[in-house]
Amino acid sequence: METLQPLRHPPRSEEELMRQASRLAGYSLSELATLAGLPIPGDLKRDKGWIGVLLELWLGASAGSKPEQDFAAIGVELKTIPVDKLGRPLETTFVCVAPLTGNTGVVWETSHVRHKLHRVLWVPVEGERRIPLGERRVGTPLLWSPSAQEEEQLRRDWEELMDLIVLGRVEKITARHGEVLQLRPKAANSRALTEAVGAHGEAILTLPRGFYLKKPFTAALLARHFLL
DNA sequence: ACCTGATCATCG
DNA sequence: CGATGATCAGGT
Repeated sequence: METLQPLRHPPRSEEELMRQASRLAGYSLSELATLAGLPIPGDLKRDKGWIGVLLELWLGASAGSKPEQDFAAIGVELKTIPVDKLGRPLETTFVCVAPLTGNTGVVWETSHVRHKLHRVLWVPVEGERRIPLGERRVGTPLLWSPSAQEEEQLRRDWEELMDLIVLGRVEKITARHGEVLQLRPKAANSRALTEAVGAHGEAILTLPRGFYLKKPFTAALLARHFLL
């Protein structure tokens, strides 16, 4: 009697989402891919989003590109996160693209970063490269919202970074800026360009950027979960 | 060993 | 191009 199967519709509640996500814990990616009829790439070099797509499929998120949350009806965003054997993140977490123009008057309260991170379902997945992709296993899911302290850290970093963008200093920003949130390139390659504000208020072309959560931030929120 | 900057696939 | 999904990999 095989009852494990992908959700055929978007989850109608956080409870339904968590019930399904919890059932996936312990399964390998090859098991989930086979049951879902999804081919397994040899590695992630040319399929960097494959694990995310696989989990979207299993959890009933409409895969592909939408500017919405993954589970818009219940206001939840899905993030798969590669972790080592101790559950610590191996990568930073992409949040959203940074707007480089038209930012006069923007505020944290209505920002894309705050909206995206309001409610997140974290699904840890074994990510060490020595483990063959298909043998990597899915971990225990965590439904998270920023604590007051976490939101304050995020807001401070966002405001600092947005100030630099508005003031035409985007090209002075490095990944070292920000305590928990960083700004880094987010593009197909280094030749992709987008419009931004220059040092003298003029329009310039620069690399598209994205907001990412630094590893210590996600490590802390995952650790809190596993220790409780 | 780790982090920052660079990169890969797909879709509308 | 820019949004979605992220990881790669060389330099420090």
